[in-house]
Amino acid sequence: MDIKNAKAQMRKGVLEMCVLAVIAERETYPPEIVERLRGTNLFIVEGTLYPLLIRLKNDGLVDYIWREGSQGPPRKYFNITDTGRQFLQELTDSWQELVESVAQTLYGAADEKPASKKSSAKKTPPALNIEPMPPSGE
Amino acid sequence: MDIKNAKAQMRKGVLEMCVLAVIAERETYPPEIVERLRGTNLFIVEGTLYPLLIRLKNDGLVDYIWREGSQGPPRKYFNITDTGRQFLQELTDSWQELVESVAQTLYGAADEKPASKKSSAKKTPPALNIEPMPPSGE
DNA sequence: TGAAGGTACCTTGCAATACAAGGATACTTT
DNA sequence: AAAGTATCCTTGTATTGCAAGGTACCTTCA
Repeated sequence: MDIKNAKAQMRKGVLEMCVLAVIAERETYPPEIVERLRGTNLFIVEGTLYPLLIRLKNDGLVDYIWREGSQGPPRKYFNITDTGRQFLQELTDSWQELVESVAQTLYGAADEKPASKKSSAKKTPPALNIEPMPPSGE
Repeated sequence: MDIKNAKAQMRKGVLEMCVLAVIAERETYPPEIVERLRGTNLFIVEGTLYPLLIRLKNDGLVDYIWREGSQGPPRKYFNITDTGRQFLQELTDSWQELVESVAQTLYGAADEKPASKKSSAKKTPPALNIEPMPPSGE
């Protein structure tokens, strides 16, 4: 369990939102998506991007159109759909919630909602016996 | 691809950091970890937590001790190790970077570093031909 | 006594995603 | 024609979250 892997795991599901956001900004094609995300320290590789785009397309969140340029092979230009915009909004909302929840966990509750639900006596400190190993060993 | 799954994917790798943070705060045992994370809108279930704790233990990031209480079965109380604290620091640093990168992607570059690396002509808008489908169909 | 319920711990199988590695096609250059 | 570049795509592996289910200890109470 190294930091590199931990970082990769943190990005799960985030890349989908970011790729969608990049496409939402303006029509673009895969290598440019890679480039633009690298500009914000979010590195994505082809092997990740293409299956992701296929998923987005299959779910109707994006659409694409082939375009030929004056040079090189034709490109697949992606656009976001209306459904995609709605979903992107939901994603960003969920992301904000997650960021806030994590902040609360990491740095303590900024402002705990005083109207809790049912548990008010919950921070009971663990002051128990100290019997090193009760059950059978592992 | 629904929002529920998207949320689940976003949490990948984040739960590890949060569980470590909860343990770092003070000695605790699994059901209490579940409870404390639920207090910050981060829901984790047993089937996720126990394998995660085993991973943390195997990597030397946490340690545990059996304690018997006055009631119920004995509990496994977890503590963070020195290695664990270092790793948690790395995790939170990585998390901060990720949050900033995502913010930049979603809401545009807050303050783009003017000293770019090598590409200054990158925002070329895609104004090309419009030939609907050049290659073979899909 | 012994049966039921609560608490705590743990495992198995499935689904989803990031990534490394490699391959295919179209176009350009030498 | 051969080599190089840009673009698109697939396959296999590793990791993780989760639902579902199982085991063990302890308490209660008929």
